[in-house]
Amino acid sequence: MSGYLSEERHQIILETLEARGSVTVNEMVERFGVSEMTIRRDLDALERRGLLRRVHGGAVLDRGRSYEPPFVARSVENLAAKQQIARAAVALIENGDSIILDVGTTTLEIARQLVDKQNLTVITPCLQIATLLAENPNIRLILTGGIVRPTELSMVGHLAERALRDFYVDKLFLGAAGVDLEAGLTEYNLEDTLVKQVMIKNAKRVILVADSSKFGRIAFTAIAPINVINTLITDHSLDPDWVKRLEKLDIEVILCGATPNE
Amino acid sequence: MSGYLSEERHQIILETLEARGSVTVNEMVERFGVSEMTIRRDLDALERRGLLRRVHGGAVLDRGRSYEPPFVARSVENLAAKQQIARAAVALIENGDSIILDVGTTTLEIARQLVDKQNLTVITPCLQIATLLAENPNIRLILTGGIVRPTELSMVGHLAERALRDFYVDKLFLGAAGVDLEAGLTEYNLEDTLVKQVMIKNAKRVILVADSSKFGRIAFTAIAPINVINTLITDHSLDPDWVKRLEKLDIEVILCGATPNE
DNA sequence: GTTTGATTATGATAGTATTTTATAGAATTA
DNA sequence: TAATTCTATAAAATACTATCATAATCAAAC
Repeated sequence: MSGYLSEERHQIILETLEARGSVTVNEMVERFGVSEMTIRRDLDALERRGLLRRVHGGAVLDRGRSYEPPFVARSVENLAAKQQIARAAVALIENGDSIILDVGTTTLEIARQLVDKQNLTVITPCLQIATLLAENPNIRLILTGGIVRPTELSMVGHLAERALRDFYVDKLFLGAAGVDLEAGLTEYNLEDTLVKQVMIKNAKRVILVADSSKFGRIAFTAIAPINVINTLITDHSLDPDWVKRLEKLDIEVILCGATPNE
Repeated sequence: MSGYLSEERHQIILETLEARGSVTVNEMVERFGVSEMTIRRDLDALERRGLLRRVHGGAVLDRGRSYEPPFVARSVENLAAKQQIARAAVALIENGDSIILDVGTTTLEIARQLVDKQNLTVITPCLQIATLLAENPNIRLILTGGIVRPTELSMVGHLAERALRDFYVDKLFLGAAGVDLEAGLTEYNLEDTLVKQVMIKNAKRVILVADSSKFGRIAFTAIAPINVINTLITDHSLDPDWVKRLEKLDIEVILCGATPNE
């Protein structure tokens, strides 16, 4: 075999990036004598640790450009699924739309992929999303304000709720900790829940973004019954049974990832 | 095969623009060894992100709409003086205080130096300050919310003003673009001005932080007459004449930096 | 010692997506 | 008008994802 431990490859990839600012998959395939898949997996792993940014064909250093938020990049579970869900979500957004982006890692991915949209109004109670979108001149960014929850970097409380009541938006991209047919949408934290309830009230179309791990899970506080959702975007590992039952409730279901064989 | 990632091309195109003010499609075709279409797409993508302006045959830099240099550029000017002013400001803050930190590079420095304080409530309309303080568990952080101004990363508008009306704070650390005895405090931007006016109204003690370069300067919109200030913190290069006149108005003046010999 | 199973790392492949090129006709410039 | 540059579209090249198969590593259990 190649004779490199994956740790060594990671190290060398990072050094190359440091020196040149970017690497391509092919370069590294040659350099290490391993398959493309292996390099891709290396790059994905490094991206999850926040050490680089994947781009088509390779990866680049993720510094410079705008000032960087000092958040420690928390390793994201299911990053691939979340990115695909985000892509499907972005496809629903039209130029000129006004949207709400809820707090969450999936909605953060949506924000990342918003670069090409024109004339968007984005409202968010999430500090991280705000930092990401702040310098984009094509986006009119509105923060709800409120008390900042240290762990989530979400804004909650009276200010946030009141601010959201002021706006009617075309689309809400909502996250939830649990999705269950009986219990509906649930969240771990009461304050976030209250904010979500206002969002749902003031959106023309409610789009839930949730990877399949959230289904059947019941968290602590109830946000709303499941039928408030107009559209659900999730990954294809969702049980087909769920899909049927959701569609029976008149919820449009968008599955992404590898298309199931039919 | 060119061997360049599209990200790299974008980066290099921007650097070339930065250096020369313009690029042509043909130049870049030669530079990268790709087709014209590819370069055109690159330029279009960058234009959509607001980073350049397309013209027939190439692209040019798209600058010069704002009065003031963007936040990032400005934050380095007079850094030493600002840090000293910030240190003096932090000395005025007691554990348990509730304070407002206005938008500005000096107030940003104050935020940086807040690590050791206990049980503080900080209200701010500044996204950068928020990002900085968000993960500090000793600080209860409240964001005003509002529309985010892309250059300043400040929040303005109806939401911000209304939010500030809800809170009475012990101390306001205020910034201003211009300080003049006749014209009072002035700012370049009307929207920021309106927010500042609400802050001043709801603070028990108004503390102006402004390095000496701001004195005698008159910006575009009037915030308030100079006597709304209770305390002024500035650097020692301020003309002693100013100090006398300010003290005559019952404004406490704190000079910092190299202490003038006494 | 070796068998067994769990775990991890890697490679192969097929179908899907994305990016790039080529080309032809329209628009712009000089 | 001629030359250049642009847009749109389809075709080709390249890269990606998901999945499965294989191999290597390790730790009990026999």
